[in-house]
Amino acid sequence: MFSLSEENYLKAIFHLQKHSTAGVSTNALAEEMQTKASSVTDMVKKLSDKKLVVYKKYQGVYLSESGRKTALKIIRKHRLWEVFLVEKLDFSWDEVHDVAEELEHIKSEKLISELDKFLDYPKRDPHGDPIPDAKGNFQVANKTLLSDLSTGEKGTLVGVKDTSPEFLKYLDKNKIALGKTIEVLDQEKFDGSMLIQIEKNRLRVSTLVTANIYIKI
Amino acid sequence: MFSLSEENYLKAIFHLQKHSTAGVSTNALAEEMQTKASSVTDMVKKLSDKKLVVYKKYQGVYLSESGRKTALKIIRKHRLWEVFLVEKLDFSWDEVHDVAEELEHIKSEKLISELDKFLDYPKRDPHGDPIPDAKGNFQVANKTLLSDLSTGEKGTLVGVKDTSPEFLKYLDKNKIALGKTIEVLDQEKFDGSMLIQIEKNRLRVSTLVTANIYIKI
DNA sequence: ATTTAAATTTAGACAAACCTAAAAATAATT
DNA sequence: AATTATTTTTAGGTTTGTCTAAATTTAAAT
Ligand SMILES: [Mn+2]
Ligand SMILES: [Mn+2]
Ligand SMILES: [Mn+2]
Ligand SMILES: [Mn+2]
Repeated sequence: MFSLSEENYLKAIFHLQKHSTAGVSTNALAEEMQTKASSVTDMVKKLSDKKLVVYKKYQGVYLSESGRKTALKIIRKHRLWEVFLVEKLDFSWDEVHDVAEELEHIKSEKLISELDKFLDYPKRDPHGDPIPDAKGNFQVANKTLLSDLSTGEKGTLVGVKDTSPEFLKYLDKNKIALGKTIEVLDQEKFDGSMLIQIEKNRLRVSTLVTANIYIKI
Repeated sequence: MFSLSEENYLKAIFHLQKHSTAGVSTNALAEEMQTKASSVTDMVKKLSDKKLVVYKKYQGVYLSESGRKTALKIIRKHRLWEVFLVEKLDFSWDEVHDVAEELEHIKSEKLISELDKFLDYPKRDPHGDPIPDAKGNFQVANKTLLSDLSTGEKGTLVGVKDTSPEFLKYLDKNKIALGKTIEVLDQEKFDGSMLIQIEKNRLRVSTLVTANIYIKI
């Protein structure tokens, strides 16, 4: 159906699109795709010819409805494979991304529906991100950044914004994991760092950490 | 490491090489790869530059030791994925090939070693073909074509030569499956067809069938 | 309102993997 | 041994996705 590159672009546009209502800029897309702006322009034209995106010169790019559906299918596959790797093959959550990045492009409807069944229809991936169903529907959890909580507030860790291996390993080291209860004990005015209680542990975390942890109150 | 195309060529050369001691001809490779002879020449030169094959103009191509190792790694992945699809995702043996053809190119050592463990180190794929271990070693079973058996001889069905969905579905329909016991009751001189007893069933099969079933006596 | 800076697009190239058509080498027939 | 047929290679193109460098457009700053 679509090439590996086209699929990766659609996914990238999808992810960049949710941050704002404006079109996705060429440079932002180039940064995300680790390529040059001129390459992005070329590809965006091709996607536009295929009616996957709406594109006006110099005005950024938007996903069309069919582009959005395609992107969601790839994201569904990516996240299901991540669940498989963690649940069945003993990968840790910081090891799955690159492999899923390849697996998401395997073309077989049956493969994905059977995988979904095999995993017992998981709702979220190992990083707390929602897994769209076969039709592309998924629930957006109402979650708050830990950095937006006030002293005394408490909630459950339901996701991470930064999914880099570096951050995830930091969280592992400090026994910070999905599903755990976190309470803000104190916030330092000077640098915004927080003293948090997470289950039995108590530790101080910087804003770089608090701004990348999602809490459900 | 290697491109998808390079990997597929290496695999094709490996499979064609075992049929004879001579080099694999350009035309044979073109047929196997569903491409043109001129394209094969181009690719074979590239593989030769990379020391994956030994190639002399007009003399056919041979796998080098590193080419053979690479081919075996891909075959290992292909067959492990086939086992996964059949054992875990309820695919039938005639549905797995095309998907495995894609999955075999996913690049992750850990993925394959973990998959191997998850599947409990299977020795054969759903078609009875041996699965090389991580070092590329595999046992070649001493098997005979059903067509080479004489009346009265008996054995176990251990593999199929033709793995096309058409043939596999024919076998399913007639309850002919791996592991079953087959006895030759009679052979018709005129067309070579055989009357066989397979467990409770008795049926007559043509040479097209008997020449594609492997038996271990 | 100009000028300067930044973002974006165009122009022209390149590598990978394929193609067709023509040339060259090898194999098969007379 | 000479001729014909087959196989294989070369020459020259195409498409996809990338690149650099130059031109253009939009945004920011005087
Ligand atoms: Mn990808
Ligand atoms: Mn994820
Ligand atoms: Mn393949
Ligand atoms: Mn097989």
